[in-house]
Amino acid sequence: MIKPRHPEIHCQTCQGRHLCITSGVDEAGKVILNELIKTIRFVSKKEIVMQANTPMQNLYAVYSGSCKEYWTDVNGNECVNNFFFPGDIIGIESIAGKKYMFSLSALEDTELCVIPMTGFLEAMYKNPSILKRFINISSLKMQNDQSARSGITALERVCDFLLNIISRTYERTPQIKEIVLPMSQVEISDFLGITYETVNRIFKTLKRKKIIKMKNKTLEVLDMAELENLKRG
Amino acid sequence: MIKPRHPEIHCQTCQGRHLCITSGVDEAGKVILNELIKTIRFVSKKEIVMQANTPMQNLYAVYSGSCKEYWTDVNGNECVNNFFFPGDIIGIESIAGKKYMFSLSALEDTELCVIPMTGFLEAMYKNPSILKRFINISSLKMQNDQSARSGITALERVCDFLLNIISRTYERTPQIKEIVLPMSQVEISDFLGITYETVNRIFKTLKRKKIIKMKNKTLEVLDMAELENLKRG
DNA sequence: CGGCATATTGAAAACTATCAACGGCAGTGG
DNA sequence: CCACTGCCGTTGATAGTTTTCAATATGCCG
Repeated sequence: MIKPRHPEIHCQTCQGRHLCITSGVDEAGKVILNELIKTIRFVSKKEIVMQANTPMQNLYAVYSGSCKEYWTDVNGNECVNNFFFPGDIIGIESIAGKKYMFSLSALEDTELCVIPMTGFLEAMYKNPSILKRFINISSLKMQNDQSARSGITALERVCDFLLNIISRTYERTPQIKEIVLPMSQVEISDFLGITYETVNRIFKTLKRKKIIKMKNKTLEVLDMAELENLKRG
Repeated sequence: MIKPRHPEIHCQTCQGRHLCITSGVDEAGKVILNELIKTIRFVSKKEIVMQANTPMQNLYAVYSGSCKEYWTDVNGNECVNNFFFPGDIIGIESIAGKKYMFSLSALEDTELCVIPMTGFLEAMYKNPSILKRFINISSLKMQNDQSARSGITALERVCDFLLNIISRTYERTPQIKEIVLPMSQVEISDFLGITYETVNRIFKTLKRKKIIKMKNKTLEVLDMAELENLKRG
């Protein structure tokens, strides 16, 4: 479902506005972007936003909710590449090939700002501050892709994942203490490349050691220092 | 050691010219880039090109040789992020933070084209075809970072690695059948996040099954289809 | 309430790391 | 030239981790 986007409303209320494409852009650039990004696409929980290998029309920015980026291997296993939260830009890696590299689905009811690709390229040509912002976002994405799954053991990877989620949540909403994880343990395991039983057992261990508290999907970190330690082996 | 770069010589003889920043750039853009990229930095085998967390002055493009990008964790373990070959651009992920995220060293005697960062940003502002090329390179880098290490088991990861090296080599030099791996098995293990003994045993298995032939550092793939199969589990 | 997805747990099998040892090869210095 | 040394590759045995298979809860949604 497509709805009109009112930049004067949406950007101001968006949790992720500091992370998003308009952040740090000059006034002229903001005008250009507001002309360009006119619609919001509403997707229900589990709805598929795009299929891998279909033509790429748009970048998306998460306004509310969350998504998972994934592909299905020849054995039918779902491989999750990334999770996206408000302020995150989706689809940059697909620009070169002009088709989506991955599929995307909503983890919960989600609103996505639609960024038409051709118009966005023109916006970058016209306005250096938009270009600069885009380059920074790309650069940060590369950093994040490297660090989110860098651990070797399953424990390290789970800790990596939690710390990554936590730091990204903190960037959006510094005051939040409890995080509601929108993805299942199966999806976490598909992201980390370990089995969901292992993920579950590691969560159990972390709970037993009072490093985290987790009830259903709600996560609270009790001992951040120890979580960082474990991440490092 | 810094040497002058003669674009009319170097770009024409560079193995990686199809992959590099000038590829597909219009004439005006090539003039701009040739003005900008005036020097080549020569680094000897094992020499360190840059240290992590130092100020970022330049992007680099590999003209000849190869490099590894790495960082050292709190336990002193070397974590390899990437290997770079002719035509590859180094340092994009460091742009946002204005300092190098990782250290870089040469795997063999290597020549790097020096791309001053501030001048390069200006070049993108001035010339849309340079900008477009840079965005495509960034996009491709994100794809590559995702695919090089996506496997779950050690066997899958090693096959991922080999196929990644092979496809990148093929892009530069389609006629080549034998690949000389410039990195040690230890470095491969530091890249894949598994022990070097495991890497060695997997190579042994692949050799025994006649999927690859490997003598010293020289690699030849005998059964590409099976290598692809193993990568997929 | 019933049905289905998700979470939890145990036991055994498979995989990988760790520890230890040895061989080959290249570079170094006597 | 040759012994020496250090790095890299190779291999075996064992310990530790993770997966696999199986079974049982739990929670959510219509």
